[in-house]
Amino acid sequence: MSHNTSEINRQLRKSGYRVTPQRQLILDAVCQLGEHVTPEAVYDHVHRIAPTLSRATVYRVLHFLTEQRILATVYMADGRLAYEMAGPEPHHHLVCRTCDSLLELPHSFLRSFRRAMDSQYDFEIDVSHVSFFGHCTDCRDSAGA
Amino acid sequence: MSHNTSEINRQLRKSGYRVTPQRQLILDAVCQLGEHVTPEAVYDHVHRIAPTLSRATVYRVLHFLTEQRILATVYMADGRLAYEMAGPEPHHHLVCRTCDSLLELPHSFLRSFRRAMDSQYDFEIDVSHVSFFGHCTDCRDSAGA
DNA sequence: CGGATTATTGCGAATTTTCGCAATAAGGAA
DNA sequence: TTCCTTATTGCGAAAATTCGCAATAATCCG
Repeated sequence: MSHNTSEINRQLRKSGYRVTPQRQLILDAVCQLGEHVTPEAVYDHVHRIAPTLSRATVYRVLHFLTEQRILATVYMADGRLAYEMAGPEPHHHLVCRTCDSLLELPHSFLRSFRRAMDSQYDFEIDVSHVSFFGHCTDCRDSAGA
Repeated sequence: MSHNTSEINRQLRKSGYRVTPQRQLILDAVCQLGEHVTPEAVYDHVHRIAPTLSRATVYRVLHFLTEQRILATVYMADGRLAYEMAGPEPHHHLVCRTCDSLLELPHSFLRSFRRAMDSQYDFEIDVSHVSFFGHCTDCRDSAGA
């Protein structure tokens, strides 16, 4: 997944935020590192390039970019947060509590469900990302339980 | 929400686990404290009664009781974990990202959705608790955005 | 380009959560 | 009841995450 830097930068400036080298580095890092990127992985990555970039900044920027809908959060099976690029078409995860695997769930699958919740409960689910926890085929069969 | 102590104790012993005063205290605390109880709140509560009971134990027992399906986890809007009793009929939460409010979603609402996911993706969602993040009526109207 | 405004960073300290390991005590069996 | 086994706890240290505040530097404006 790559990202359109100048488009994002424009969007940020328009909202009164600033484009800093730290933010760009961190965004690039998430971009390169792929699907479910932990704050620590981001820190390791950017710290090589910019040794003074602090952990606090990594956490803050990750939050910030999520608020701006540039990144999306993913809950891992252990309850920790990870991040990834928020694509234009959102996708969702099925997180296996046993083996920690992530399955992708297309957004289309959620659509009718979301609409029903909206009309019945007047609550608008955040489409950017939803995680469901449970057990995948393999773990369901083997572990028994 | 109250709990049937002797029933729970029997279940734990049958599985080879032990019933300790710490576990009972912590379970009672969650029970009394209500709907979305944070580890720190539990610690404050039990620490008055048992001053040597450590934070580590609180966290461990909370995890443990969740694995045993005696408690269920709830994700708060800020991403932190909270806990509550896992009733026989599970219920779910709509978490507003703006005002942090929790709405209850009855399990029945999830049933068909769950069945569809099971048959199409061979993935069994954990029924004990699901959280959806988004925006409630009030915040949707006011905050605009 | 130069200066003013103020969003953002870096640092170190505070919190929150986890870990490792020796000491303790639950539960089962004799 | 007493002993054994080993699940669990408590402690202190390590990670992980957040906070406060002074120093820095992006952006805007002239």
